[in-house]
Amino acid sequence: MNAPPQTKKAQRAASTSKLLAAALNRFVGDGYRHTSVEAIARSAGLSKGAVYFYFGSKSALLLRLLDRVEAVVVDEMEARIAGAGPSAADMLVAFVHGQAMLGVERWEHVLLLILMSLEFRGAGDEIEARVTAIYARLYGAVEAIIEEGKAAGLFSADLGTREQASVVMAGHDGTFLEWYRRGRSLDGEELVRALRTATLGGLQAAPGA
Amino acid sequence: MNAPPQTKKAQRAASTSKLLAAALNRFVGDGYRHTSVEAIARSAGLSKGAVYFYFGSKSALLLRLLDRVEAVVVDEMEARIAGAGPSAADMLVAFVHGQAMLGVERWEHVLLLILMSLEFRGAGDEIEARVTAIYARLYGAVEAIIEEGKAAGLFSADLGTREQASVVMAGHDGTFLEWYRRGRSLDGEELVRALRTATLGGLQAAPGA
DNA sequence: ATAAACTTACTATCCAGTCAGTATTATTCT
DNA sequence: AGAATAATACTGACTGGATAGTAAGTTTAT
Repeated sequence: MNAPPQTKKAQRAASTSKLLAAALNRFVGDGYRHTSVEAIARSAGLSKGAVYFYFGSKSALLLRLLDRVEAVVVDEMEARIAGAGPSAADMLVAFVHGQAMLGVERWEHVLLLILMSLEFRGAGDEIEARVTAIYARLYGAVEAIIEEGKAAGLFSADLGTREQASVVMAGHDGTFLEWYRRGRSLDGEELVRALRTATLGGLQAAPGA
Repeated sequence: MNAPPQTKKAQRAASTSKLLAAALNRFVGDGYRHTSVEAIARSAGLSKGAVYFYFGSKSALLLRLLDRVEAVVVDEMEARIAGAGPSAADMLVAFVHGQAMLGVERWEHVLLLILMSLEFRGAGDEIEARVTAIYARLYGAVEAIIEEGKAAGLFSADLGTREQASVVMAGHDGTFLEWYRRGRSLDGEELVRALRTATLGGLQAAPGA
């Protein structure tokens, strides 16, 4: 099919990225435990030994993927929030809209994080710790926005910040999972609008409609 | 420890319910595929053969659990909605509040449904079909409420009913998953209030606060 | 000549499901 | 009532298939 790259260096880069892409694809498709190393290697046009040559173990391969996920999901989110307007509402809109669009555009990365958080819940291993650390950064950002919004009188202070943050995060993770569970058949843009409306203003029509 | 029941009939009932309880506990704790039949049997104080004697297969055991889940999650929901006030908003409140309280009180059943919907997504087997059928009933109820609310001018008609229903359902599933992911450390009652507020009115404080 | 980038065959482990056998309860026969 | 027979409720050892990881050998670039 495609001729292999000439240099060792280029081949290394090409093979690792093909393996990472195949692993991401398979992990989000079938889950971590239900995906065999052999299947990943074959998807990448290589053999099982190549995975162990480059990554050492199946779990190390997943950890490498989680590094990318953190960069895609968290780093970009913090940048978006930092670049958003001064009020907490602006920042929340930036967060909600940004995360939602990210879910539509880079859905494999977002889905991997969610699925692995469930698959490794309670595992007590390095992967669970890694996933937990990524979520902690996400929660930290959301809770900071909510606290600021409460201080400014924009958000209701009747409820705990942790609970509110959970509901905001849950709206995203849940909507995203539903979108995927239903075969990504729902209109992504419209789903983002519905989610933003729900998070910020609920389902009710504007008074006077 | 506990003396075995005298009659065969009583023993049968006791053993099946112990196995079902152990399986529910293990499936929500470790997932279906990662739970061995041996582990379920030992949790119930029996041996692996007992599972095959009573249920025939591991998947049949799960299907039996899903029957209970449908009864707990869907049947009770439809009853709650039928008993709620006449307006769509009343029905939506009944749904939101009822599902949330159900998640707090019978969380193992609710969690099993969500986890299995993810674990068997795309499996193309009987279990996936069963889970899909249960979700279809849930969605049918929510979409009916939203349609009625739109017809009455209560809910925004700018967005697709399917997308709105997805966001409502996602709010529940997602909040519930977050609650569990965080070790059920969040205040259940408060989480329910936060979710209801988000679903119906969003995070924003009442105008004039 | 040497090191990198693999492949293939092998090992060890886990686990769903089977099956032959055992102990206990229920039913039938005398 | 008591013995014989049958059915129920299991146990535990085994089989076969899947799969993570290993290691020795082969090809290709440096």
